Amino acid sequence: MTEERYNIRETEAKWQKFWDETKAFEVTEDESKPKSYVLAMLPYPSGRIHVGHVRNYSLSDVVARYKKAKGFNVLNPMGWDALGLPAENAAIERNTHPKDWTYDNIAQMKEQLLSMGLAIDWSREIATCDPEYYRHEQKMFLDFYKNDLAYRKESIVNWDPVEDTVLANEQVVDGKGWRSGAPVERRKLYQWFFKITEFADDLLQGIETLDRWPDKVRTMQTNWIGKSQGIEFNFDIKGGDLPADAKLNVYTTRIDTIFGTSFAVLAPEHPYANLLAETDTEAKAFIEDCMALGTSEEAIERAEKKGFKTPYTVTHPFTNEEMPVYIGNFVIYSYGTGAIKSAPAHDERDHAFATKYGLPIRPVITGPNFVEGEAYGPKGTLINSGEYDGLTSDEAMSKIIARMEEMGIGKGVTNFRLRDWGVSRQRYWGCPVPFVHCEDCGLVPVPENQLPVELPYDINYDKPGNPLDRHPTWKHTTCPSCTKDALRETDTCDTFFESSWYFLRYLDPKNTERGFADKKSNYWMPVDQYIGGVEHAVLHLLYSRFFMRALKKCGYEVPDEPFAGLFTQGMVTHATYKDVDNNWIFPADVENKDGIWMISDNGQPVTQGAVIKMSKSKKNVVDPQDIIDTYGADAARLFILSDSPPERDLEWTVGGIEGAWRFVNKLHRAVTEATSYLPEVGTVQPTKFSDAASKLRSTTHKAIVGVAEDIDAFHMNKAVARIRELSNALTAFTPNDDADKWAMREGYEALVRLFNPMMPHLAEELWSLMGHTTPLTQTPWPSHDDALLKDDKVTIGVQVNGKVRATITLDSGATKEQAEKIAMEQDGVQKAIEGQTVRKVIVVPGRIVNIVAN
RNA sequence: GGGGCUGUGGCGGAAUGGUAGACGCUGCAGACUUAAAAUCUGUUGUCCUUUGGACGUGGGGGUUCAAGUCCCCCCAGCCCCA
Repeated sequence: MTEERYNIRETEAKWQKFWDETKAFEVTEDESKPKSYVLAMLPYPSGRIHVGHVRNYSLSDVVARYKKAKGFNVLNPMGWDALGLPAENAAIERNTHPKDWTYDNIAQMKEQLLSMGLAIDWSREIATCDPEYYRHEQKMFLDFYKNDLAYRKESIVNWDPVEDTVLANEQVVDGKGWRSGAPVERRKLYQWFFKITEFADDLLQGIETLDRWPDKVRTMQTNWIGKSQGIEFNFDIKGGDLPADAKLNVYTTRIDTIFGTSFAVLAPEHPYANLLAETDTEAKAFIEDCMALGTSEEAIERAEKKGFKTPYTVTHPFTNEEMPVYIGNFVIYSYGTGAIKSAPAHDERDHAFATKYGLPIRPVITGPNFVEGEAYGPKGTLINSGEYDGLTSDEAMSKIIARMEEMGIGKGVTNFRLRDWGVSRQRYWGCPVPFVHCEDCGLVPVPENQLPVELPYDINYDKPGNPLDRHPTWKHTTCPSCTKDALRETDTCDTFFESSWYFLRYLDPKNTERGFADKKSNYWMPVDQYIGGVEHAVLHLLYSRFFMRALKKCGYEVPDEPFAGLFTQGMVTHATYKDVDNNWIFPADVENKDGIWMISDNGQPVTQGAVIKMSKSKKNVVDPQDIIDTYGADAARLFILSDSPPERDLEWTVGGIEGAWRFVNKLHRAVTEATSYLPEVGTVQPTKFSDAASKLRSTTHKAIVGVAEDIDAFHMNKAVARIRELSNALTAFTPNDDADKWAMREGYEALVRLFNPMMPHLAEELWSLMGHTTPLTQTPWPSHDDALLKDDKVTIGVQVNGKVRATITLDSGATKEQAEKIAMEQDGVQKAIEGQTVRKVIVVPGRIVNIVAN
């Protein structure tokens, strides 16, 4: 007997070729089947896939293949999030071109993804840097502009004076540019915005309908939108060069603390602050100092609270007390009205500020855990507040709002933390904003028939700043309106633009007229199952939701919500290693001998450190390609699915991948051996089975149902456990007659179909080895017999006073009385109740018998 | 500071309020082998006076015939927002 070892490389390549040649995963709209749109977050083409990608696509592939087997018309596409800053940085560092770098990376990563054997319709592949892609988003930009959803306004940005560019908040680290290290300045610039705030309430309400999203993500979006009920009211303000009837408008969510107010604070950008700066050089210097701080809330929050006392005073609306007005570096101009009333006894920032500048701190709210001398933040009961004393915060707020409205000085308003989405980037490798600046006509949209506004290829990075701005010819054009010489807009779009609608482009990727046809959207949308990392919980997912509403307003036919189901996977972690000189060492370079870690090449000792998220800087990464080359895609996929629940972090270990690899080989061996004596495909079911065969069949049919339930619930680790159980039952089974063999074939055929979503190459190989000519890609999920899901006998525990004293096996139809009788007969039970009186016997059929005695 | 998640053997993790530890990894013992690898079999929560029993799901309380699971308080770790 020749025992052929399972040749992973050849077999996996063979089936990948087969799927490709038979176009196994290409789909079109088919009204005869229910559709299922399975989507993994599209990758950024960095050049190499990482283990996080493997986890993401292994999950989406399980869902896609499973849904297909369950009779759904499954769309599972893939593309490239190809615009963005890393390509430009790489171009600068390696003296290459962002476009070339990006397309090289796409080619490499595609090859790697192909080696995973994913059930993807590659005919729909897109790259967002393709002008045929971004022409449609330029059209959308124009539609947004027409529908009052895109606008340009002067706003304050983080400016890197060395790089000559605007930085996003997350690119500012400790007040310095992340690349240049230069202190960031706040500058006023004209920037493009999308009016996401128009849908603030709708986006908030929509969250309620997303019942197949993780609560965590829904909470984060709710907090991000940050709806608050408050009041805007006017202080009378005087002093300096202010006009006699000047008012200071402030917003607060805690008007219940109004009697504790002892000062007011203006944001550095507030008009009254600027007015003062015109004549007061110290004020001017202070404001400039504040502007040197980044614009992020975090940066502002972290900085030391500083204030500048102005000559202004405000009048308390109820007590008529004259109170000082400061300019403060901690007040955010874009939130509320850019000025605050203080509540030093009830807000930490105000408390710190008042302490520093010796301002009165008067407690006006009390409640549990109130500590004298510390800021007390929670709502409570009012004190020191005149006629409002004794009211709860909520009662007081509605009364005070009503009173201020009556006085004509304020009104209750709803405020959102959500800001309009700034989409301008002063960068080359992005989608050009399709506008022209004309001296006579002003801002002019590029006519649709001139789209796309394409990026020039010939650029240089000799100098910092935006290459588009410095390009000798590109920005010089004529005004579409008056034909005079004019300048193109040189801003490009935030790359979140591309990812906000790419899932619509997959539906109709070759359409040259429109981004997508309505009928395609109506058939496929919404995405039934979206899978990706939780790091996109707010921005990408919120922007995509905004896009649906915006596109709808512009006449596109799209659903309100783009993603009906969302699953966020956990991170992949790995142990870290350091050598004697405290350098990080790659896991691939170390080995464990007799419990001691050392460098494989020279035997030098290595210490194992914490298990943390894989990161290049800590070198605790494994290259998925190495894994796939060594163990095969099936083993890699199996391991990544089997060890941890998908929503939790997964620790990558050598032992784990080897265990998966052993299972792959075990399955191959078991099926190969069994096939030599099993009946042929399609042999008629025998009429009688031995007890052992019946039990095996029961195990098979339970697995069919259980694995489906587990996949539906994203419990992939449990699905794998059930598959192993079935496999164990089958390999432990020794057939004695033809009926036994028939039951074994039934079991193995089910087994192969059950693990097909996880290990598709092995499954196809074994399926064909067992004599099937129809590939698994066209084979439905196995059917099951309900009668075989029930057991004849059931083993249950018998408790005395809640402690297990015996186990008994009963017919599954046994009555409560029978169960109680048999339970009472058990030695262990008798011993336990000896000398006691039985007070009560609880029988839960099929579950438990509990005898209460004392 | 606010919000959220998590806490179960040596490890990853299972358990509609009903026999805690499925499935796997590791370890140990054995079989096969000249040997090793691979494979197979058994075993693997702790403790005890070991044919039995006690204890055991971060800690403390509570509800219940019955709590890993539900409720309250606390501790630790992680994530998000500040």
